[in-house]
Amino acid sequence: MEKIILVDGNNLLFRSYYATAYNGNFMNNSKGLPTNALFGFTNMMNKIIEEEQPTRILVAFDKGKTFRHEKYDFYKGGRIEIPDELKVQFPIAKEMLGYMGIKYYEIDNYEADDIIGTFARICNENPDYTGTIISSDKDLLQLLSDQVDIKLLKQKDYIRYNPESYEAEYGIPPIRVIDLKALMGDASDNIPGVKGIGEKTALKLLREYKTLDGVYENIDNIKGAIHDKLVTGKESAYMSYEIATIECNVPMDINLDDTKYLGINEDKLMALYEELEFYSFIKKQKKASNNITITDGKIITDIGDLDNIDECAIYLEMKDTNYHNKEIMGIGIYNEKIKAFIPFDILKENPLFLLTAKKYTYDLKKLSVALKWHNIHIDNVIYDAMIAAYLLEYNLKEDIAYLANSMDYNIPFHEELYPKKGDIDIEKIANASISKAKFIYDTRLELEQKIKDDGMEELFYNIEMPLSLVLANMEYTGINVSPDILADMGEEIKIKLELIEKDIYNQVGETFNISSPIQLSNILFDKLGLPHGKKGKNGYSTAADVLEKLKNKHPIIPLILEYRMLSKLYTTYIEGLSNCIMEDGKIHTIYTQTLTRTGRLSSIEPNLQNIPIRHEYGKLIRKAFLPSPNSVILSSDYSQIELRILASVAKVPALIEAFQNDMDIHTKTASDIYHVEPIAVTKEMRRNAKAVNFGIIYGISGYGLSENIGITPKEAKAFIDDYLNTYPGIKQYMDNTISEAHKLGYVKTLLNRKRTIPELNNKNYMIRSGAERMALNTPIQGTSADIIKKAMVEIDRALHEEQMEAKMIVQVHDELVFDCPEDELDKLQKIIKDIMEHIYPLNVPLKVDMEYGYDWYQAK
DNA sequence: ATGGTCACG
DNA sequence: ACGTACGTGACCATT
Repeated sequence: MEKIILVDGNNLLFRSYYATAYNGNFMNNSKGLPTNALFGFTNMMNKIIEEEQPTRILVAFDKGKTFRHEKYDFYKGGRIEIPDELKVQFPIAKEMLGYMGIKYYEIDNYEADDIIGTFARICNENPDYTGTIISSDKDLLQLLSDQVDIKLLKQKDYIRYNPESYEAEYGIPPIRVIDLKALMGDASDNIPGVKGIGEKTALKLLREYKTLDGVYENIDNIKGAIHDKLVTGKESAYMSYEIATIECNVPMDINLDDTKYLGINEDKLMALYEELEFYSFIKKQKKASNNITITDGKIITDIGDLDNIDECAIYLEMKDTNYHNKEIMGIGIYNEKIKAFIPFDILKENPLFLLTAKKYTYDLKKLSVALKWHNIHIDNVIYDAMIAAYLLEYNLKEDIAYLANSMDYNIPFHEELYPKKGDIDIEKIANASISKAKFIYDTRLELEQKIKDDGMEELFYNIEMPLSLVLANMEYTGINVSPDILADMGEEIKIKLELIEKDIYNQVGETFNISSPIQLSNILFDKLGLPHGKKGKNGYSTAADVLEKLKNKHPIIPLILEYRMLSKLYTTYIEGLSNCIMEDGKIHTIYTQTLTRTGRLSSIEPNLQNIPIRHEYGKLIRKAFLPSPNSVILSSDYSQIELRILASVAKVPALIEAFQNDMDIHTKTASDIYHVEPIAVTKEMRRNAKAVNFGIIYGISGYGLSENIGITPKEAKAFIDDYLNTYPGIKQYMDNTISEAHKLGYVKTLLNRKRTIPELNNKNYMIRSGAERMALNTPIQGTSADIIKKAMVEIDRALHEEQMEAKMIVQVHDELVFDCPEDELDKLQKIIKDIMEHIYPLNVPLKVDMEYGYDWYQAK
């Protein structure tokens, strides 16, 4: 069964012309050519192709000044002349159809209706064909049959009619549309009908007497005014009948075979769109053409086809977002010659090209780790679109489709390819995968150019790109975690929790959910009437710093603080980490390389960057993190790297000197601010100085500092002023950074990592100040990130060069953790200390502290 | 899905 | 007069 789409071209052009012409919205291109009818016409044709997916389609036009009913002079004469602004658009519409691969037809002395009618008849006579007519002209409803239906266009959408639905709605069969028009007429088509008879009356008559002849045969049974009108208008009625009847035997010189839909000629069509200035269609067409589908090449089944590829873009297709030890669907490949999808079971037979060909991809780390779990290695990937887009501050989501679709692509999203309900469609996934590879391939040069323009080549090619493979190794290597040690600690915590819980309930006199901030605040502030803190969107805050101030007001406060700490330990660290231990007894985190606005990494599933350390009890969790046999955990962390960077970039002589002499920087600061000898600095003074040092890095504010160290904002402000007077270089650095940031709209790290901060111009003081703090903090935090990343790449290279067994396994912003065979310990310490301290020369020395032990607890 | 809370640097 | 420290992720309760 084959379907043909029959489009009433005249109708489409007329209606889109008048749709905009009447309300004065004439649309012209810059050369003055009217394009309003063409715009609507183009829209409709695209919609038809999209919705109907036709294999055969024909657009019919009227031709010539004489029409089929020329014997009726009034008809010919009454026909409204086509306005010139519309007339000029007809030949362009026909030209466009040619580029769209759509056949159109017109023939002297006939209207579009007749051509459509003739094809409708051909469909009816041929059991292998059905037809769908597209028009807003109700006249065409007379052509409805079992094999021909109509999409009757309405203002916004359309109604689809078949004979049954038509008759159900109007109460007469479709063929009686002719009789209906004969009676009621049609102003727009200049069909007079019977004067004074409208649709309602005509339908009523036809329901009763079936046909026009039937009406007049029964004329004596019809009474009153209608009778008189019918008698008077009889001649007009029969004449109208003839006019309304569509000719279904046009002597055409084309047939069904000539109506094949050929598909677009993209170059020509785009050129025409360009001329018409149809930019939205250009954009849409680009998106469509960027969607590659496997047509005849199909899915690759012979890996040998890939051996001769010398460069291509690849995209790894996977259902799970956590890629550790998970199923791989396959790989999409794209270059000018090859557009293909290799299912994974084919790929793993002979993955040679993964090593040899020059490749571009999106998320190299994921690609590398996912393949490692299947014992496949990849090399020669010289461009990662995800990292490039990250450095260029494109909006990134995990799914490449977000990025691609924000440009000229239209790729199905992950949830569409892998629906939660129902089966996956492997061909759909394959097509999407190739489109993704195409996106990577097409946009590479543009993104690389931007990287160059922003001075980020060193950062991209020598740091972030190689780092992704270093991180891949760290993730894949993982870290041994003992479930037994966690479980033992868990038992202990559980017992403590139960005791505290009972104690709290006893003292309060009722049970409630201590973990619910709402219920807890009701107990504390309503029932017990404790003084509430000021915070609160949904009630008063029960956060630790608020409770800390109430510690002496009620005996349950310390209990609640302890309960909070223990339940945090239990749920997040005991249970959470236990659930993350894989069959190999290890935890394999995923480092997010393209997330933070400062350039830091983040770590997820689980987060290995926030394992407890500040409180002694929580720190015991680290006893569960173990080295390999005959090895130790070695931790190496930068000492005060952010303050060193600040001292260096702000060129503060006193601080530079302090770091050169390896002084305790907080004591030094306290000594300077309080004007006392370092030896006379009290713990309290040092604590305050430390808070100010941190405050400076965070983009200090008096209020923030006052909250942090428990003084009034006024005192805090004076304190900060003292600090800035002591170190005028810092003040100058801060002022310079902020004014530069306002001027440029962004800030940069030492290695040219860029962060755009649009809120710098916000009228809201709070938002603008927030932006200024970001501007102050980002160069420092970001430079620190740059430096440790560079060190990681270098350390990885050195470990390979020295053929060491030791492995880098964890990064915690300013700390690197290694799993190191005991007999390599000395050598490893020398290597990493040397690299970390000398990787990026500043105006101050960088210093690392190292510790090691038989678990991560001992190594800190 | 969102906010509150708390773990880390 | 405004009202917050910078950067993250996980879990819980609540909607």
